Amino acid sequence: MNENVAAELRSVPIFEALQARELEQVAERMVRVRLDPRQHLFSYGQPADRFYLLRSGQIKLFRLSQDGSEKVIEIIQPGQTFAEAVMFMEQQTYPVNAEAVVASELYSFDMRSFLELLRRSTDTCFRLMATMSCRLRARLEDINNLTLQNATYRLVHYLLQQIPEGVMESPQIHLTTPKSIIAARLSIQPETLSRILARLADMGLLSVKGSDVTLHDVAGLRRLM
Amino acid sequence: MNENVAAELRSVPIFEALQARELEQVAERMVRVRLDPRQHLFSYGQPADRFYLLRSGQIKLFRLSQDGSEKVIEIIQPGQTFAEAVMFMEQQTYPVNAEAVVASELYSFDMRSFLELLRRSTDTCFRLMATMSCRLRARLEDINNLTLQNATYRLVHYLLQQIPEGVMESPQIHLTTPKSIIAARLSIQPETLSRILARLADMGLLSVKGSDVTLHDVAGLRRLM
DNA sequence: GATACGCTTTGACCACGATCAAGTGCCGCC
DNA sequence: GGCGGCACTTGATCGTGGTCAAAGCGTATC
Repeated sequence: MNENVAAELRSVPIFEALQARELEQVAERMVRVRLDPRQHLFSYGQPADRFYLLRSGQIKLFRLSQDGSEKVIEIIQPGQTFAEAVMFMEQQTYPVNAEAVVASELYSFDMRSFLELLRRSTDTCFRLMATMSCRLRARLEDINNLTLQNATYRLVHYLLQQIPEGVMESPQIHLTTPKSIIAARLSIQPETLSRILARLADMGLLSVKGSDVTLHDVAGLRRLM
Repeated sequence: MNENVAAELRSVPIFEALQARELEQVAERMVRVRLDPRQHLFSYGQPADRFYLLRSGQIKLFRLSQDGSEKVIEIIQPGQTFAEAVMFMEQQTYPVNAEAVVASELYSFDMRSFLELLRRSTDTCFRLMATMSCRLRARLEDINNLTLQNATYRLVHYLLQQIPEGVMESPQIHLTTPKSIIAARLSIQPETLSRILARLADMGLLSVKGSDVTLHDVAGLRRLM
């Protein structure tokens, strides 16, 4: 097995605790996947037999309503795994749709053979449970924000999350995701997102130029929430 | 150990796979808890070292916003465990508040000693993961309903879920939970819940008398959704 | 049986964010 | 350079559900 691939897998929590031989086994069976922008990966309700690790790009996980409007549940970033929890669901079908936002590279893993590995590695079980509980908490946070906070709060919250580490003042944020997808993630319409940004700019809290946002008053933004 | 207690624990998925000796160990360390109506069990952000099994009554898990309004995340029913996922979170604090809706009896379990047991029982790990993934999927469903469906949909959905098994027509539903709490669970105001029920009654789909709801037209209700 | 309290209902009004529609700006393309 | 397409912005209007206030109702208490 390639050294780089081994290091790449090891950097992911759920593979961290595997022995070299086991990791090799995983690497042998995994499949490289390349997706074009907007290319579909899997659908809600589809029988699930593989889970994924994103290497580069962005994947949106989303739900559709009858009338076709979509709610983005999560935007997967490189280094994250997704659909692992499906392994343990009674009905093994994907609970969301998955589609590439931009060109993306992934590894896909066979659930059945990974489950066999899991049986022999309690440590990996524990890491997987940590990953799942982290996701569970994130969903609780989402529900909280959706029901107890308004659209402005959610957007400001999102922006503050995007501030690069260690930057103190006037942080520059480059939105790597199209605004329409950010809107769907925050459960607001693109028009509303645009209006809120315009209002925040009017208030002098930030300024927007295309996909670049400069936060002029982080303290003021925090005070809004 | 009491035979009945053993049977009671065994009926819960996460204890189902334990050996007799291990189950005994769990039973020895567990603590019986009795809660009065409205009595508090634990708070959001509080350091967590115990998880729970509800034996009788009802527990609401909820979040509070700054202004004091509350969002009920889940209404725990007898036989359900809760707060088990907290064992695996980085910061071991409860992600929600817990409070008895009515007088309730629970068992409480020490997380640390259960984790030790888990290390030795892969089967139990697997069952725990199944429980967690089930919760995760339920939260996805919630997010879906909150963002893609309106209040009427959510209420009708809730009512249809409450239909007792095997009943074909004009099902009678007795609401075991106060309407104000159902409203908080569905993320609507009590006034709105009342209004929607009145409207559905006007339409001849159901009738309401206190905490008893009779569904006159299940097909019609389904069609609304 | 009278009183009081809490839950629920009803009414009047309001606001946030959605929708529909038109307009602007940006970028690739021939 | 001019054109087409797409993402985003801006404006006008609407509707769902929230808020505030008061009244109705059931039930515990004395």
